[in-house]
Amino acid sequence: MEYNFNEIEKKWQEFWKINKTYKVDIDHSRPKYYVLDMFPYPSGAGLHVGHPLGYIASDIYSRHKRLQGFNVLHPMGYDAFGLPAEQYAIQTGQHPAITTENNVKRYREQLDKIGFSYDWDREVRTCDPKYYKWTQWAFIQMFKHWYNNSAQKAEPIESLIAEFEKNGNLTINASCSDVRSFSSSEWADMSKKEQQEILLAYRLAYLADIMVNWCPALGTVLANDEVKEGFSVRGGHPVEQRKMRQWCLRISAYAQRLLSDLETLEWSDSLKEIQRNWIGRSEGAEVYFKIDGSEKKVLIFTTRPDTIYGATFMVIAPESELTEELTTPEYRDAVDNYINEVKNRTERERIADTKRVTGQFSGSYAINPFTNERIPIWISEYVLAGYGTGAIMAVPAHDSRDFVFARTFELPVIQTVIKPGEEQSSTASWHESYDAKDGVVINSGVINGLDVKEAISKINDIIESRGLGSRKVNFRLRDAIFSRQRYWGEPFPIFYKDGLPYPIDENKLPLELPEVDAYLPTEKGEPPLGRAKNWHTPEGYQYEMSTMPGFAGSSAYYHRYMDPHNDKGLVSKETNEYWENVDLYIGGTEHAVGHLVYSRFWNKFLFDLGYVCKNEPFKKLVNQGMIQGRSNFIYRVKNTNTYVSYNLREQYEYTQIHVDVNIVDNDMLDIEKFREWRPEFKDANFILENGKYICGWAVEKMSKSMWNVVNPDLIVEKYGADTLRMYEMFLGPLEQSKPWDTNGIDGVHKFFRRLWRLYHDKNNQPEISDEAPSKEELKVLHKTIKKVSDDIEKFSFNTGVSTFMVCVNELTDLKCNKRAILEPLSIIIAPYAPHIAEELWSLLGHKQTIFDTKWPELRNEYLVESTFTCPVSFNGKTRFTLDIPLNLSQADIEKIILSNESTLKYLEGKQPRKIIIVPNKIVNIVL
RNA sequence: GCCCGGGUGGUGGAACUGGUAGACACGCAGGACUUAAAAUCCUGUGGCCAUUGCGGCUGUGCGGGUUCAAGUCCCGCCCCGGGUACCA
Repeated sequence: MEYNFNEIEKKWQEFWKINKTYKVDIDHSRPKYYVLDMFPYPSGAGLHVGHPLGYIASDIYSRHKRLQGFNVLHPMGYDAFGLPAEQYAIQTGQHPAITTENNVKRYREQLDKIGFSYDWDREVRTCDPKYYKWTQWAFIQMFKHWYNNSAQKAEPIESLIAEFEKNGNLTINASCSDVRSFSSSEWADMSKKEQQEILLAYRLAYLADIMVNWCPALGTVLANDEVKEGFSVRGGHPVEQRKMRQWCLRISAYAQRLLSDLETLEWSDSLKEIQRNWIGRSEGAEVYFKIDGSEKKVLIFTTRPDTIYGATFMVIAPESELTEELTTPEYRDAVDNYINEVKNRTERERIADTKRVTGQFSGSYAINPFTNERIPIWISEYVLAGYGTGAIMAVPAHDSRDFVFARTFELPVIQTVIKPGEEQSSTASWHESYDAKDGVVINSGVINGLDVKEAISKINDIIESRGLGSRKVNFRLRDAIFSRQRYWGEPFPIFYKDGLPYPIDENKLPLELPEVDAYLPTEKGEPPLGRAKNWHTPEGYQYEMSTMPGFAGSSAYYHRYMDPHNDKGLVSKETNEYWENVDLYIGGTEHAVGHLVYSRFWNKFLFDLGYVCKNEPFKKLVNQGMIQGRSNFIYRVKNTNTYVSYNLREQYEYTQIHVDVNIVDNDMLDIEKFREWRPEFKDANFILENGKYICGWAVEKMSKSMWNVVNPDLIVEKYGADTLRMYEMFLGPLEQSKPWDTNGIDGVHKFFRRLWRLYHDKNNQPEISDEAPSKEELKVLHKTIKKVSDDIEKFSFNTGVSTFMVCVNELTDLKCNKRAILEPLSIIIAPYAPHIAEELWSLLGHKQTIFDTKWPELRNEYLVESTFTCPVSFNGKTRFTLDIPLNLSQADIEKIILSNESTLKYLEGKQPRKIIIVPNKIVNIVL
């Protein structure tokens, strides 16, 4: 074999390992660059060909940066706590640490075969106590801090206590749970326990009774981003709402900063938009409505205070405490029935018929503070207890949900905004509400005639001056539920004393995960840690029995990579100030509202405390698309063991069956392998076309059940890692999803053989000439340098690959084997194909790794052309091209074109009406 | 429903700020080498028509528009993928 990739790749992987080629340290003489891949969860299935896509891209980028003289940090590790290992443990009794260890080993083997430039000395694993010590440490810091809204910053709880001692909580502007107001003297009179309870409501990590997503099948609570359409993201089990006492992180305190700072990030617009929607900022007003015949008032939140004159009823959430207070005796039964009905509807049912309108009148009336009309108060599930105040003023004319509700229950609709260009009309004839914030206000007393924006501002002034309420910003972002009733996660560094939580001493960290006899809840329904012996402090105080969720360990791992062996801190000041934050992060969009929100929050918190120097963790982020599977099908003739080839199938009644893509080549079934594949196919018969069995195909998700999983190990074995790397990039744009089809790989592999041949003679002996290169050869080289460099910067790796192909094709045609060309060529291809590049580099006589050399300099003078191939078009249709000297005047070009005989032919004796000449671009003759 | 992406040959995909549509590959067809096969190399390859030659028409989801010129810009629609689920 001329290009013996197996031998070459093994040789260089060994060389890199022995020479620690990819080990990095702080080096103030070089600029730093930090490239990060998203933390993989080492699953039992191992890597398929889709997983390394992003890793290859980031590896190319890293190697390129290194060749440009940067000191590149490019680490890898494992997000090793998690549900699959634990579910497996429940089934088999095997400790999840063992499963995890095995999976990690397998991942590492697979990664190593692809030839990545990771500094493995920096590997971290979230399940390692030396690592989760710092996860626990961060949690304790959150417990010990509160969020000062005025300073927009986390501050030590001591400063809060000092404030309480001085002013109680009357003047403080803090992010907190519901707490009653108290003065300094009331604070002083409280018992220690009462004080602790109050403080808990202010901590950034706090314990609270809240509505949570409970997943019975997994036996645990889940965060909002772990639930999709009423089912758990992992496993797809139903999820229900339940009130439970849980640990939460007060991420909502950071909502505004998380939103504003998105502007500073180089992330895709779509990803930023997903985060903006998730954070969900809305500006509006809170307004008190009096209750008719009572001293009570109800606070509502609205973003359209300008429509308050059109508020014809009020709606409160069924779960709201207000329903109890506002229900009158004669409606008691009806309301109870309604609330029960709502409670019994599962999340799934709610989602299934969102169009169904339900509700119940409470019996009470509120007074619209502007019209002084009595308006009925209804209870309906379309108002959520957890958002705003859990109560709304309903303006059916200008809110589609209120409109539908009003029509269903025959409530009045009053128009207060006229759409631009229209007249006021009878709302009785309306089929939908007018929701847009555009138009002129009518029927609204003092704000009549204003446009909506002015009206909002003016009515807010009035609301505030009359003491009816105030302007208010609300966020959709909820605090993160941080407890999981599971075993395989970080233990909370918390113990309980008199029913109140206290952190353990920081110098006692890590609090290690104890052994248990089974990975299941206890008989009392406690989490698995309830089974652990001695799960209490030396003094006998019970430790927390929940563990932390998956995102705990992945929220600060990028800091740990900077200083992975530091046992004095998460990251030292010196290393943090050198590496700062991640310059380039590559990963999937699936983390848009989970990991990427939590890490930003976690980072901002550490920033507030001064432990890290940057306010955002990931400067630039590129989302790689998914690699889809390409499945193959065979067609069984009904009720037989006969299989008909694709194009003949319509002549029979058939069943389509998935067939393993690994026994299909170019959609042609390997009949021998097929017979061996499964016993039931041993005696299969075939109806062939042209002596072949052709399979059908479709693009589907890559999964075992579709029989379309392709393992990178097999590709590496058959074609080599360089071919795999290059082919993954060649498939298409990084950000785009695309199907994997092994068929195309031959083209890339052929390319490598041609590249190899440039450096070798017919007998596969290295043959490099020291002759001076021709102008033409230099042009090919520098054209390639330019395009490849540009493409890497644009993350356009697929066009980069074609550029190499064009280059090698052209050099082959020129029979070029000159050192002056082939040496730089081996450098520019090195980021994509590091093994063959090292081999060629050493053939050229070098002893050191190619990655310690410099990226070749682009010399534009070699690219200068003297002529331009000018397309000549008539009425916009290109007819022929003409080589003309560059930089001629328009008049000269016109002269050349018009005297050309092809032009005369197309003119057919006519006079051109107009001639458009764009120098060095195109000529268009209008007839 | 709302908010983002995206529709280009048989397939994956190229085409910078409007300026030669289909680069580069795969596949397919034909040919060379070979006893044969593999490998390798050469030629052709969007569609339709013409093929004795030049060539002609058409073509980037659909319909319209702007322009000397539109895959690219504007308006209206259709389809696919992702996000979201009553957030007032």
